[in-house]
Amino acid sequence: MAAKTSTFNIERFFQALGDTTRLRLLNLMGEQEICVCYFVEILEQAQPKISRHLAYLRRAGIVEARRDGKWMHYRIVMPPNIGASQVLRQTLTWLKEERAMQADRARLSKACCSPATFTALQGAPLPISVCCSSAPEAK
Amino acid sequence: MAAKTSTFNIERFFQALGDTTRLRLLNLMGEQEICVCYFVEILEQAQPKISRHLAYLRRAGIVEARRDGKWMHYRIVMPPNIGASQVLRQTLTWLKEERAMQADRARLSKACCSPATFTALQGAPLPISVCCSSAPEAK
DNA sequence: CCAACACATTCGTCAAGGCGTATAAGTAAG
DNA sequence: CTTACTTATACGCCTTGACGAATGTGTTGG
Repeated sequence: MAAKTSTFNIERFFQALGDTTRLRLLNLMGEQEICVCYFVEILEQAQPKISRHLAYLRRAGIVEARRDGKWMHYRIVMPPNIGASQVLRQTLTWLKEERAMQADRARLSKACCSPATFTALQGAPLPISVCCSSAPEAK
Repeated sequence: MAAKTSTFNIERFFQALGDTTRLRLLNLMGEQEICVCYFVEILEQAQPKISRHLAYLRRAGIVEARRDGKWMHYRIVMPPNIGASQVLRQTLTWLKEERAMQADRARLSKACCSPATFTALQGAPLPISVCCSSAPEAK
């Protein structure tokens, strides 16, 4: 009875990956936890649109959310299914190779380093564990 | 200019994987070329349904077809995009671990070994390079 | 308690796609 | 050329989901 891989919804898993906006979100999350306001700024998409896609990813069991005061932080969680987690990891590696995805990540780094350029991000909590310098464990 | 990974439609790729029937088809193909009539028998689904899903996979660039008289054979082709081909390979490996997919493959083997049990497959061309014995290169 | 802020959800609209049924298209045989 | 056979496509119906716009919910600060 090791590895209960039966109940996992494979269909839903791949459907969750079948949208560019969601792939961009996953690419930005990578191995860190990011605040919603960053997604809105970096992807330059309407906030409800971002929220809906994050909700979709959450229903598919690919991301989880954590509330921090007014802010919500999202992070990738590896699915309980072994095969799914491997495919997801491979997909994230793939995304890092894609031009457009690299551009998104570059914009994110820039936003973290010099938030002055992104007026909407004043006072917003930094992503955790990426970014140039600041505090690595500023909790 | 090595590896033109830009033009590949990632969205479409994952959408193609986001359907159980298509995953079952891919699982049955594995590394061999299979006739449509086998899909219909093994999956016990209506023939137009099978054809539509195969057409979808073809549009996504995941499978290719070859005509052989009255019969059409389908096989998996690795996408030109490196990342996509790796994810696809990983996915196929994953499917082999799944119960339901194993059952499909078992049914396929059975149909190849004793076609008498599948009356609809009398005279149908065997898959190429799988199956118990018969002729490995019966071209 | 109220206003401001960050985010989530709802609503109406529209396009994509899944299904069964019927029909068309391609091929081999008589 | 007609028929039978295998596969593909067209049609109508229905569900899912993507979007913008508006509204709701949860939290902080006054």
